Amino acid sequence: MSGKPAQKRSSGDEVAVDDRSVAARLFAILDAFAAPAGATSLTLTLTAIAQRANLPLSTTHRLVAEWVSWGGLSKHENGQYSLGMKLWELGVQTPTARNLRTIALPYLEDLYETTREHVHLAILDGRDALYLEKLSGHHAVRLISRVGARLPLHSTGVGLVLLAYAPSDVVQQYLATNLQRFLPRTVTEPEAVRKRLAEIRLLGLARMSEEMTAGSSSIAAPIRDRTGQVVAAVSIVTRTTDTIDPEQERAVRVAAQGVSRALGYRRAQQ
Amino acid sequence: MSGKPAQKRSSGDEVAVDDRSVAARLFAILDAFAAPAGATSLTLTLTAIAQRANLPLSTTHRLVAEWVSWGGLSKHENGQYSLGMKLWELGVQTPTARNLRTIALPYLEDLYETTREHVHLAILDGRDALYLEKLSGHHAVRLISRVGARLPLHSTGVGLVLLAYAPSDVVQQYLATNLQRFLPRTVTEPEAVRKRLAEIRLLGLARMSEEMTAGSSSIAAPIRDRTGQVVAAVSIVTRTTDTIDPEQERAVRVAAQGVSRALGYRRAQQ
DNA sequence: ACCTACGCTTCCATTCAGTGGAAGTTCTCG
DNA sequence: CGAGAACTTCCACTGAATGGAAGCGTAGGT
Repeated sequence: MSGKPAQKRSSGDEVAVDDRSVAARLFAILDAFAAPAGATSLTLTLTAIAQRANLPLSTTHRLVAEWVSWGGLSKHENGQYSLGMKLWELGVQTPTARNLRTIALPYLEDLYETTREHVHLAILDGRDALYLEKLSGHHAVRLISRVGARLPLHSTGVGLVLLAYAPSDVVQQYLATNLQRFLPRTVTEPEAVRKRLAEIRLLGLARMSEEMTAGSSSIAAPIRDRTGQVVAAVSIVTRTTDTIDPEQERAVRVAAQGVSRALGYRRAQQ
Repeated sequence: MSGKPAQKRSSGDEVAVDDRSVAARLFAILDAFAAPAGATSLTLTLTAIAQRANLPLSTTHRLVAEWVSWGGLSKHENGQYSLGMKLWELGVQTPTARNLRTIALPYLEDLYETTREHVHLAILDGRDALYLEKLSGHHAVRLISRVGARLPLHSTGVGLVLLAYAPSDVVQQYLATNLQRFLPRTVTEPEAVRKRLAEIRLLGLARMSEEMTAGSSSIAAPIRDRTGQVVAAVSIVTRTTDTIDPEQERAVRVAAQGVSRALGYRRAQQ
C-alpha cells in the first residue's frame, strides 16, 4: 500500500516481512480482480493472482481455495479463476445500491423511453462518480461508463452535479488536485469549474459537451432524499448537436424529481 | 456447518474449540448479513453480528474492523453495520452477472415497453432460480422476486424453464426432494412436474398461473448461448386473466431469441 | 444525580493456525 | 520424449490471531 517498506532492499540481509493480516491478504486477492479501467471482467490464473496480490504462491493457493469454497471466487475448467456469484449476491444487497436502484429504476426506464438515450444513475463515492445503473438500448454511442464504473467528477454530467451539491470541503479537496483533460473542451481550471458549479446550482441542471467522450454530450440533474440532501444524479448522454433540446432537459428534470419524490423529498425550501 | 461437533457437549469438560479458519470466520461475518427472505437489506450491531456468526465479541470486533477498513462493511453513525459499497463494486464485476446482464438488458427493456409487465431474468444456481435482473415500472403487482433473490424452480416461470433444460441429474436430484406448495395450484408431484418440463421443451415456453403469488401468472422462455445451451430464462409476470394473450407470448419469445442471438446462438439444430 | 445494564473497545499472555520454502505432480509445447 | 511452467501438497517453525477480562461510554430507570 504505502510502497516504501514492501521492497526487499534495505541494509544487510533483511528479507522484508509482510505484515499484512490474513484478512488483508484475502482482500488483496479479491482486489487482484478489480477491473483496471473499462476492461472486460477479469479471469486470472493462480500465478497471476499471486503476482497481483504480491503473495507467495503457496499462500495464494490456500487462500484462493478458501474463497472458492465460500463462493467468492470460482474456478473454471481451464484453471482460471474469476469473481464468484456469491459476491454478486451479497453485493446487490448493499443498502445504498439496492434501495436507490430499486426506487429509481422505474423513473430511469421512463426517461429512457421518452428520450431513447443512454441513461445514467450515479452517486458520489470518494473522489469519483460511481455508476449505479445504466440503461442503453441497442443503438448506443460507445461510452466508457458501465455499471460499477468510477469516472471523474469534473468531466461527466452526473459528476458535476454531484460536485455542485457536495460539502464545500469535498469540492475544495477535489479542485486542489490536477484535473485530467480528456478532450480539448474538458474544463480543468479550478475557478472555471467553480463557476460552473454555481451555474448548476442555479439551474438545477448540468450540461456537458465533448468533455469526456468525443461526439457525446450530457444533461444531468440532482436527486434529493427526504432531508433535501443531494444523494445521487441522473443523466442522459446524447450525440452532440448544435441546438439545445428543451424536451430532453425537461425529461431529465422530471426523472430526477420523480426519484426524489419517491425518496420522500417534498421540495422543502430549507 | 455440519452441526455435529460445534456444540459444547461431549464428555468431560470440553470447551468445544472452534476449528474455523480465519477466512471462514470472516465469511461467517458477511453471511450474517445475507437477507433471510424477501426482507429489506440488513443493518446489524456488532453484538448481533457476533451472535449470527457465532463468534466471540472481541474476535468479531477485530474482524469486522478489517472488513470496514477494506470497504466490505460500512459502519454508520448509529453504530450499526451494513454491507459496504466495495462488495457492490466487486459484485457487479462478476462475469456471468455482468456479461449476461449487459447483453440482455436492452431486450428486457423492449419486453417491458411492449408488455408493461414485470420482466425477469434468471439463471440456474444450485437448486434455485437466481434473479439477475428485474424491471417493474411504477404500477407493479407486489412480487417476492427482486434482484439477487433465490426462488424455487418448480413454482416460478423462469425456474421451470431452467429446470426443463437442465442436465437430467439435476432434475433427478431436484425432484427427489419435497417440493413446497405455495398456493393450491402449485404443482408439486414429481411426475406432474416432469410432464410439464416435457411440454415446456416442446413449446419452448412455460406458462404458470397462481403457483407462487396469488393473482399473478407468468410466461417464460429459455435463453441459449452460442453452444446452444440454455443459460438463462426471461419471463414476464402478469395479473392472472382467463385468456391467453398470444401477443405476450410472442413478446417473451422475441426477447429470449434476441438475447440468445446477441449471445451468439445461431439456431443450430444440433 | 446516581446507579445499573448493556454494548463497545482495548489489552495482552498463550498457543495453534497460518506461513512459505521446497519437493512432488501435472500439463503443455516443441 | 524432455524441458519448462504452472499448480498442488507437505510440514517444521513461529508470530499472528485468539478470546477472556477489564475498562469505557451511554441510555434508561428511579
